[in-house]
Amino acid sequence: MISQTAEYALRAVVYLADHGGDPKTNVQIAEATQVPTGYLAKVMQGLSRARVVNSQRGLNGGFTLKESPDELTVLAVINAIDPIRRIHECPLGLPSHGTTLCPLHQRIDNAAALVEEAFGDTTISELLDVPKSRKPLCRFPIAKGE
Amino acid sequence: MISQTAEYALRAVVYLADHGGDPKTNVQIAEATQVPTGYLAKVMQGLSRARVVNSQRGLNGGFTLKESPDELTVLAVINAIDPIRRIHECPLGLPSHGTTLCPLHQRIDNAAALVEEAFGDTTISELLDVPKSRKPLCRFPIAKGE
DNA sequence: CCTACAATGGATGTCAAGATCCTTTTGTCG
DNA sequence: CGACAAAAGGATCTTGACATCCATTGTAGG
Repeated sequence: MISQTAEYALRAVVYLADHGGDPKTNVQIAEATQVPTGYLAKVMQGLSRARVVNSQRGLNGGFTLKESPDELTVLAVINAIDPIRRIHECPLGLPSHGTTLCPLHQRIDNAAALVEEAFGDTTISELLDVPKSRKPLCRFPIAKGE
Repeated sequence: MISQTAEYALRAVVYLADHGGDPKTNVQIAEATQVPTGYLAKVMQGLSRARVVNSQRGLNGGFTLKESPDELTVLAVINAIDPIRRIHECPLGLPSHGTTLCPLHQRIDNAAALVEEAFGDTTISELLDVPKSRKPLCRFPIAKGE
């Protein structure tokens, strides 16, 4: 449905949203979200370039959200990393389907539109508005060593 | 949204549905659907194993649909090749999320469910019930050399 | 029974996503 | 300024999706 990389990005954003405004380092995020440290660095670079997060180098640096979790949608995060591909022209390159997709590709594109809509309607803060035990990434009630 | 391979499978099935009941060879399907011949052979094998199509070897052999296009859904074809992956347990393996997904993964799974539903509600014959110029795979009104 | 036809299956090649590691750059603080 | 912290960026590795090619097996028709 979404790529592994997009899922990683979402976890990171959710973590940032749920842990105050002060910068979190790549290592902190990686540990909390169970994402390979080295790979997360690349993902965070992507989020930074897409202006979803701020990055700050040096001591006490790290990543922070650029937007409020109320404003930031799941779709925005996904599109920053691995955009939902809509179908705008016939994949077979048939000229007669140039403007109007055939029913097959129209249905596929329609499914993409549904996904886009669902993710576009969900903000990051909505994901956190639940009892603690069901919060994303939360190890509660295990909570050993954190 | 769906894999390249699943798209190939759908094209092949649509072609079979739209061209009568007599067997079509791999080469015929490949040319009509613009799918690499060698690769389509693998895809058709998959459809055959999944019992979406019949296969017949030898002279005048080829592939036919096993079910009526009225009964066969887009989802059935996709699932035969590259199933829509639903999320049934927490991808982070968090024990506290074992049964109840966190909002993040619930939303992602919900998107998958939307897609499943949309494709499950569409039959192959619905895709063909349109004016000729908008039929899937159809080159009309160009129609040079076919 | 022989031959041409067509699917099957195996081996292999290519490429992008996912992942790792190391060096360089930028920033903070003492 | 000097030392350290942290992101940025480059090089490389692995794996699976996509793709090609060829040998084998099964089948109809002469």
